[in-house]
Amino acid sequence: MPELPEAETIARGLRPHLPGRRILEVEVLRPDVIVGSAPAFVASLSGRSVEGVGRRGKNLVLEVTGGGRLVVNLGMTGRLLFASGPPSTKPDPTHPGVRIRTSGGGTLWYDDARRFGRLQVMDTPSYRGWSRTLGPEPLGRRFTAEALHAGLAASRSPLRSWLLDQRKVAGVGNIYAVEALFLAGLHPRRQARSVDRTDASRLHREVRRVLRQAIRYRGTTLRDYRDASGSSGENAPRLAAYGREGLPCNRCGTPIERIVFSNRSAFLCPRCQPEPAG
DNA sequence: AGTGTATCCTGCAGGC
DNA sequence: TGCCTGCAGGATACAC
Repeated sequence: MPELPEAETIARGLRPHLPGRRILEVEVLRPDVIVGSAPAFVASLSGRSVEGVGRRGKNLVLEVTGGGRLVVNLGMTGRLLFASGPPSTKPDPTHPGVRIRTSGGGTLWYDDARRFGRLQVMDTPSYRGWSRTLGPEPLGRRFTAEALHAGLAASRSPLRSWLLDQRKVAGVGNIYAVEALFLAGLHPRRQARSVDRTDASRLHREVRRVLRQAIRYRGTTLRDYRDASGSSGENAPRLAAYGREGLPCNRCGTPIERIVFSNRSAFLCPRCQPEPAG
């Protein structure tokens, strides 16, 4: 579910509320969402204060006193909901996994219907090690058209697979990969290293454009995504290709096609994104 | 190195 | 109404 724009929207929603609050109580209702043991998780957070709210790729990162970081990967249906009042205050979780009570009467919920998401507390060295396994932030300075071109040139993967690989770029998921490739006029299955400088530059621009637009509209809600206050995102109507099988391409009118590879759907305009040869 | 497949799990939409 | 199938924004492990 949540990709970079959704994680960023959640981070922005938590930031005015969490920093400065003390963690009074941590209750793990669904131990399978915790990496490591639940009691260790509880112990590493209890009594600490939240110092900051950040994001790395699709992951939320809550910094706590003592150098620990709570890293949250939302999987497909994970949510972080903050209620300024006690549990039972809105927003209500539908599938509560973890409940964190804070000073000032706040409650932070981890909510996840499918429980593909994971929560993990990392100390500073392990956080740095983990972060190094991820590629650059696509909206950051290190992600340049030249760097993208060089990365693509080193890979025989299809473009969509390359974009979904978090080790290459951190934060792009299926929706925004499909959207960026549509806007750049590149077939999702095209081999990465076949992309020349001009097309890499176009893809670079469209990846960033698509992510920025989605942040501006507070994320894409297809069904499950909610921000920290429980609200849906508004970006779904802006999707040009994803989920639009059979509908006319908004550029040339050709029906959008759906293909499946690597067990995931991709959507494309067969005219604007010509099939790679072979 | 890269791909297909399976796995984790639940909910919903559509067909009958 | 109920049953069945397919599908879903992610990540990872496996065999080939």
